[in-house]
Amino acid sequence: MTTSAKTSTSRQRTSWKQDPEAVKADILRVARAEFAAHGLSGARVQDIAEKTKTSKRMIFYYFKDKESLYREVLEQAYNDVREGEKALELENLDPVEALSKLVKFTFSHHRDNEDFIRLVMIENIHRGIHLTASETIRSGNTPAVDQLKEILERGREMKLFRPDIDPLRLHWKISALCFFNVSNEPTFTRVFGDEIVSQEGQRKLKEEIVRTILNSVLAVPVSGS
Amino acid sequence: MTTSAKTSTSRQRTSWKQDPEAVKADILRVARAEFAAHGLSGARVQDIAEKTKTSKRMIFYYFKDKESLYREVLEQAYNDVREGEKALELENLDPVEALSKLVKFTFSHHRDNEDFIRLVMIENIHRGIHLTASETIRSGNTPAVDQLKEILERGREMKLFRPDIDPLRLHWKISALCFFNVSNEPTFTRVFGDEIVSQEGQRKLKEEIVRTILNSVLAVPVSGS
Amino acid sequence: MTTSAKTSTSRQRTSWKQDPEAVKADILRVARAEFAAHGLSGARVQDIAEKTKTSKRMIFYYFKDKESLYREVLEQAYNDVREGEKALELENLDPVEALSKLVKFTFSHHRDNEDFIRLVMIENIHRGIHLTASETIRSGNTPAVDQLKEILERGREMKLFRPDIDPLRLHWKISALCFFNVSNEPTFTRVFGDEIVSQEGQRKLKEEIVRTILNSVLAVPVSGS
Amino acid sequence: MTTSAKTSTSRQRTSWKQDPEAVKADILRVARAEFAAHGLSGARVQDIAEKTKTSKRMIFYYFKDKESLYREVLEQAYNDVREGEKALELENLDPVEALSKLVKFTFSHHRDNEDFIRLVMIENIHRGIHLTASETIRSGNTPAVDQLKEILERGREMKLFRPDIDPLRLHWKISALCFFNVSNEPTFTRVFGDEIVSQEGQRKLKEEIVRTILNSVLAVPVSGS
DNA sequence: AATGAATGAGCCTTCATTCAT
DNA sequence: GATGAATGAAGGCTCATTCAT
Repeated sequence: MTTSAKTSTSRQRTSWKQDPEAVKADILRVARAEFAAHGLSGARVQDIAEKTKTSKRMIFYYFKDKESLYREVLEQAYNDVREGEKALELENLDPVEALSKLVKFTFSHHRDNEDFIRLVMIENIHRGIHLTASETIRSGNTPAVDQLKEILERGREMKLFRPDIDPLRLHWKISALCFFNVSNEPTFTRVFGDEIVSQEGQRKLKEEIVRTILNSVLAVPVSGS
Repeated sequence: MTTSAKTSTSRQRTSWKQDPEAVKADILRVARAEFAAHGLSGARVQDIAEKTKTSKRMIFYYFKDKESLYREVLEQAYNDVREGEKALELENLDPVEALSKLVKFTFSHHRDNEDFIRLVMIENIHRGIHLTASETIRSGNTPAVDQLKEILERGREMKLFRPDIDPLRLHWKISALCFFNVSNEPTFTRVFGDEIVSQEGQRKLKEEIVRTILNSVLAVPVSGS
Repeated sequence: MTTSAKTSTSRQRTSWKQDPEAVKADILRVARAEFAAHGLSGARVQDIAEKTKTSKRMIFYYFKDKESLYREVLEQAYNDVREGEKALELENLDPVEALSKLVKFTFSHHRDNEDFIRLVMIENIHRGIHLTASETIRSGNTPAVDQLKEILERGREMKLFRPDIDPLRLHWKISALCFFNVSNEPTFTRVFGDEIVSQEGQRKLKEEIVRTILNSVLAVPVSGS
Repeated sequence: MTTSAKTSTSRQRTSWKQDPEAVKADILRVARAEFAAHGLSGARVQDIAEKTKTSKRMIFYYFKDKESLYREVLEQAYNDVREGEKALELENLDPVEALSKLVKFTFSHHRDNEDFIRLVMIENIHRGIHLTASETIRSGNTPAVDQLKEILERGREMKLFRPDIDPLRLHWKISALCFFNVSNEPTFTRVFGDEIVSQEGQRKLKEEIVRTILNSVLAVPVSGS
């Protein structure tokens, strides 16, 4: 887990001590899971502490209080997602493929990061008040929107895409479909069964979302979405 | 301490008493607002009681415990929404107009029933476990899907719509876009500003969603969504 | 302790229950001693609870929080002292004797109510902020000042007292000497020994204070203080 | 994370370091204010540290624990006040003027050293147990009493003062009046208004206290106090 | 001589819930 | 049917202090 250096330190037990960053990271990791699982008020500091390599006391030592810890968890979650988006390499693909890949990535990325989705849901329940402070999050300059803008420009120049597409609104639409797929799965499944949540259902849904988005931007839409 | 002069006014004061249904309805009304505002664990029985015409004790008397109250609130919320959907009269409209109207209605209906949206979010946070019990909710026979099915059939017969559209998946897509619009407004606005949430932004968004949905089903799609 | 009525109640254990006033009075009694002994921040709710017939939980049930409990203790202490002052009957004494008796009473009353003195000291450490709320306390119409005013008027009419004595300032002087005697006994004794705090020392001190006060008001002062 | 560029500025930054006495004095200065403001249990080591040029850790390093720090603060406060009293030069004044000046000085000195007054109050709340250790404080040979003794002797020789005046008891009376004026100002003001605490009220009070004290000792008392 | 990191013990308070009639 | 009084269990958080170098 932690870097092994600290050669001179004799005792094993204290290997992770004296390394505040490691302790903080450990707490954040556990806290993210707990907050995602139970919400801000539902999560228990005690429970977080018990799943940590340190004590409840340390949580307050490093993060001041429960709410601040939650804030940092949220911020870190947002940043992690953005880092993930950056890794996509779309520059060498033609616009249609690039957009297609971006949508598929978003779909799968959301699917694979349920904790992030849940944290965002929870934060929306709190009306987003804990997002206020973080300047990096609020900038609006997300990799996803930047990439979309670039793809749309290239597509427009090649006369493939309509010229009046707003990158932010397109991002909104992609997000809505990919986010809802994860966020509302529990209730949707209870009410309508698992047709959509099944493996085959998800495969079809992903394709359908790609088609829907493509049709939104194509100068000459194709049938079927 | 305890004034005894209660005899003459007892009738007046207790007019709403002796009417268990009225008391329960009052509690449910307040509880719905509180649960929608703060979630299941975030809501306080105390706070609910204080906004009620009766006492905290009565909440437990009528609803057993907090979770059961939440369950009833949730069930009632679902039922109310379905009642709202039933009121739509789409039979006399041609398929395209009927679908268009249905989407617009869903968009506005969600917008106007934020508490319901929030309750569904909250329930999804809880992985939908409180929806298990209610048989009426789980039937899957929602007015919305029934209406969609009817519209799609008519449209297919008139060769307007593609023949392979699944009503449930279409419902899913409409829901996703209209639900996300309300559920994620707080965080989306914090990150990207109020371009979409503004009055003009919402008007355009509604039109765009209608076009997106129509293009999904039209045999001959039109450009622009 | 509590009134024995409640004949129909079978169990002895619950005799004091169902009598909120008795429970509150019990808590107040214990809390007064604890706050007087350790101050507001120094007193422990736990300790108060343990010396009570009820539990820690009940303290918050009846008094909301520690500070409110302290406030009520303080208020009650002030009221109790005023009740004690009222009991004095000075109307039938000639002015000099009345004043003399009042001073002696104040001296002894303070001596015998160290807890009250300590509470006032503690409240002064807090700059009196907890006295703000109570209207009865702040009225300024204390029995002591009222009685002084009456005595001074009688004495002036009989040409015994100087005509320019302000009752409030006289009250201030009496208070200062009698209060300080109790409040500063610990440090004064540590520094200067127990000459003054001894039984004989206190007897002489009381006489001296009486003479000092009398000389303050007499038209023709006597030698010796 | 940990910048290493410390070499060039290390001398500058640590100018006050390496000087234990300066650090201790700094801590004592801050601690006195905090203890005076909030009492022994009410003061926070954390708060003291934050207003200091050094860290919380150093407080324990130099003073062992909170209580010992308080003890040193208390002792220093007593010594400071005595130093102040020494500065008075009363030898060249006639007894009446000397005594008058001493009282006026005490009145003003107490007024101007509220922190000292509050520390003494606090220590009295603690029943003076922290004064035990300090031998210098307990000697009883305070400048104030010494000066009083000298003045009384001169006054007695000149037949101005009564021969039976005990310097300690006189000191007690002066202290009581001047101390109470500061110590009980908050509660007295809340109850009786600011008649006495006002600037004019204080001026009159000082005069009255001087007269009261003089009348205590004069062989031929004058009317009016 | 000096200090950053860590902490056990205990604090006040709140929670949903039950007791007892 | 209805309710005022009471509460066990746990909650988040803070305190002065020590560990380890």
